[in-house]
Amino acid sequence: MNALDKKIAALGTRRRYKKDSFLFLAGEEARGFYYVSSGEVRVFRMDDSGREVEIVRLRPGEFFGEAIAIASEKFPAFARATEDAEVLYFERLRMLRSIRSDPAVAEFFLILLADKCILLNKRIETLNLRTVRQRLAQYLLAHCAAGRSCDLNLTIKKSELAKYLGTISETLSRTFRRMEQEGLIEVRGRHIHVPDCARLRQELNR
Amino acid sequence: MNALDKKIAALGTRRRYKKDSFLFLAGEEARGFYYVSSGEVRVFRMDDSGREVEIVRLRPGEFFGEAIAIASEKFPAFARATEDAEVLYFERLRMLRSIRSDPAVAEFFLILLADKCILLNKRIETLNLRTVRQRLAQYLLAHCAAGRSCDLNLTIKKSELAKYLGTISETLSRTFRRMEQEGLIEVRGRHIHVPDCARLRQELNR
DNA sequence: CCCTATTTTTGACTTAAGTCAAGGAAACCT
DNA sequence: AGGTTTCCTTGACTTAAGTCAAAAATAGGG
Repeated sequence: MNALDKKIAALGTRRRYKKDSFLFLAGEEARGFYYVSSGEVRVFRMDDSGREVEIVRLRPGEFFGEAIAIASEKFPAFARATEDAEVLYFERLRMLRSIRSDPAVAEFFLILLADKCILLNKRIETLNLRTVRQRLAQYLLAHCAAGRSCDLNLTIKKSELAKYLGTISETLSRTFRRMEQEGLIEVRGRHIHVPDCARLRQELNR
Repeated sequence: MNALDKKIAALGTRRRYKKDSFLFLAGEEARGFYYVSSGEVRVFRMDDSGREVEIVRLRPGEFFGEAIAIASEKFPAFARATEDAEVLYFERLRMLRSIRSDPAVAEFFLILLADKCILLNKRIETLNLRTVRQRLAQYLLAHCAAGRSCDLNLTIKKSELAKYLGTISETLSRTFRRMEQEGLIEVRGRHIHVPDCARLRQELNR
């Protein structure tokens, strides 16, 4: 329950979704938004040829759809449970009323959106880095504790990390390998050791 | 004065910046945020080798720094006037007070941030498109009025458009040329004519 | 209107990264 | 453990896009 205090939680209603069921469809009016309590939700678009293009995966503790609902737009994508999931559903009109009547609620969502903007901005900066190598370095550094060296375990599959970095798994795999050969990192399955964070950071400015 | 109503404007104080003067520096505590009334402001980072890496340019009618100020973080970048500029400055604490006492103010900023999130998300989707060609097609379509064919005038320099699309001017230039040879678009200086929007849209799904 | 400064385009070349196809490794199930 | 599925890695090849250098076009200023 990371960013969610009790007062806010009380404004939502609990909903359960079976694996593969839809929370909403693209084009639907956003009449509310969601908070993931457990399970996982996948947000994706459908391109003209019918392929699903994943936008984001939501894990417990994350809100989604709130920007769309607050701006009163239509959902631009589909949301579907990838496994049995429990969410809190916040009805748009009810939330707008609470926001108007309770400044603490307004502030909560203001900060939620502000944090999201900051995150999205960082994401854009990452994607603007020229090479996959740089984007990967940035990702690793962002997930490292500060320090001379550090260790981390990937929480997502490498193929998902590839998509997140705007590339494909083959290229990611080769990039890992090359960085390992150069002694920048050590990869054992999902565990990655960075012997010298400063050296990795230098990769970012070239 | 697009998104700015009088009530909100009254909460800000007018400030003038000469060309090349700084509005804030990277690392500074965000004690407030800005709205551009006239002129232009450039937001950029400095990489380790001292080169300025532009993040965004703000033109009249745009807010900036509000997410950072509301989340009470430090500015991650520099802001500098590229020409004489007039802005409204909103002091963080004062704004938090108004947000608490006046639901309409809270709602204004909530919607402002929600819109920004939506915009940033679209930006990320654009950057995730594989080729420069696709990103350019997307950009043109986003700036077209709906219709079978359409015309648009670039409001920014081509070299800036290149950076926006995550590439360089040479590549953009070649991409324009190739699309023109294929009859997808016609380019005359900053004016671009799209004879068949649907055909251009097909470029996005490959 | 000419001269200068900036922007844009072009060419030749190099490198990064995607595609396709196949093999190997892990995870999962009963 | 064996079999199946999913995930990851590798190789060979193609294409997109970046770099450097220079010419052409455009925009401004006097």
